[in-house]
Amino acid sequence: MKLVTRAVKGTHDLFGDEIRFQRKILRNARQWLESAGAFELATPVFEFTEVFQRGVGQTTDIVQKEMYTFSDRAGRSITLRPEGTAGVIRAFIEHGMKVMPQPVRIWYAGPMFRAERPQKGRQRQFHQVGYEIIGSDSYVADAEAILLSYKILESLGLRQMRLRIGSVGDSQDRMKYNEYLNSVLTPHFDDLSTDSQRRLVSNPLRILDSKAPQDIALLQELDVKPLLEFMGEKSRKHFESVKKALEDLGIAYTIDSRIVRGLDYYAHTAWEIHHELLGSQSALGGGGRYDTLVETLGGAPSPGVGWALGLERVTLAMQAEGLSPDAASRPLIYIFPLAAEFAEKALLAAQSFWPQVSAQYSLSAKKPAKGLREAEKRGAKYAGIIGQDEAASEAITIKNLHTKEQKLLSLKDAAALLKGENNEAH
RNA sequence: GUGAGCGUAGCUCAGCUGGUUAGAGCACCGGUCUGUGGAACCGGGGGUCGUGGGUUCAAAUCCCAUCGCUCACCCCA
Repeated sequence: MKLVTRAVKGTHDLFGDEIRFQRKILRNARQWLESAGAFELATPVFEFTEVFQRGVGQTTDIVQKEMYTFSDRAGRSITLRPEGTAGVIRAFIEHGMKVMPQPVRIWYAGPMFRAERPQKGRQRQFHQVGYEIIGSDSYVADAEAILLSYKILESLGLRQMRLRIGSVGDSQDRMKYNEYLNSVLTPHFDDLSTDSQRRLVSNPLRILDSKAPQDIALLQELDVKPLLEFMGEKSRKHFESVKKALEDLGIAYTIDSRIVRGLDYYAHTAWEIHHELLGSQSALGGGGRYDTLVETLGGAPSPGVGWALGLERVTLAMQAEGLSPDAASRPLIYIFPLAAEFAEKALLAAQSFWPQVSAQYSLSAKKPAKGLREAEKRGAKYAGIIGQDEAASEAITIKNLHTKEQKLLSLKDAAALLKGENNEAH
């Protein structure tokens, strides 16, 4: 296909079922999140690169190799957002949201960009809906965040999900743990995969997440203990409290001691929600607590917790479970002229029904049989016919396609009839 | 970024031991059928066979490259 008639690799156009799935997900998310007190925040899709370098973390895969970064005309480094939290926190600081009643609950939705190799459930431009609770370090906030993401997915009809939860402790815990990993793994440096050799220097925690057989074998052989066993009193208590809260709320989970987030800002609770019917890209969403992110970006310290759901992933999960998207909109009435000279009258009729009534009309002349067939095909309940008689008297013949009854009405009476019916499903 | 598989009409696919003008179903448009439909039948538009190069008298078919998609690695949404 020609270059100009092809979307860029890893991007695609959303329409039909696909966009109606996304619309349904967003509609449910919005209802749940706003009922819980969140307001919507739309941040720009690009930010100064530093927002992500500092916010997401210099050593992360996202920052090191997945960002779309370019210079603007003034030579400043700009990056297309690879995730939503850093921008939300930047806005939180910029607009002094710490003076709002705390904690502040924010939800957002929109496209994100990562230069990864595309595969099913992983695009270079993808879409997320996310939620942040900023200004509370309570374990209850963690539970609320998890609960809401779970409820949103459940309300869509999804059942085959698994919540995996873990804790990455606080910075002190991780420092101690990194020392431990270094002491245990350095003697076996040569046995690690090359990726993990690099990680041992930059970010030892990530070695636990490795799927390289040699790494898995080595970790097992050395009986490497999980971070959970190195957590201090405070971290352990927070984690236990979150788990207890989930049990009280009736949310099943499995503990994943290996969970390591790809974003540096996380502390304490971290989780992912996976779907059993998806392939290797099975995480519908993930989130965690970030207690130092606000100050890292230059604000007064404020703890937070948040998550994001991937709209494409959730769509795949819904399709895998046989769930439906929002219905395509159908006209209540389809109007057609019997001769080309009456097409303008058809528009006149349609606009007298808009916007309360969904009315489509034909721009070209249709014989009655043809017009009725088209009305039926479009899923209309009524057909509107405009011929010589109707055009002369500002009227329209309305035919109910189910009962086959029809009557000649003035446009005004027709509008009243249709608007009265509009609330009923057809 | 690494490895493997696959690219023919808007969609699903046939054609591939090279051989007239590249096909089917669905969809779309029109007709049979000029004031009353859902059927049936008939017809039409739409393709540089992903792209570029090579081999050959001849390439959708064989070879190479490239782009894209898919799956896995990786990473996570």
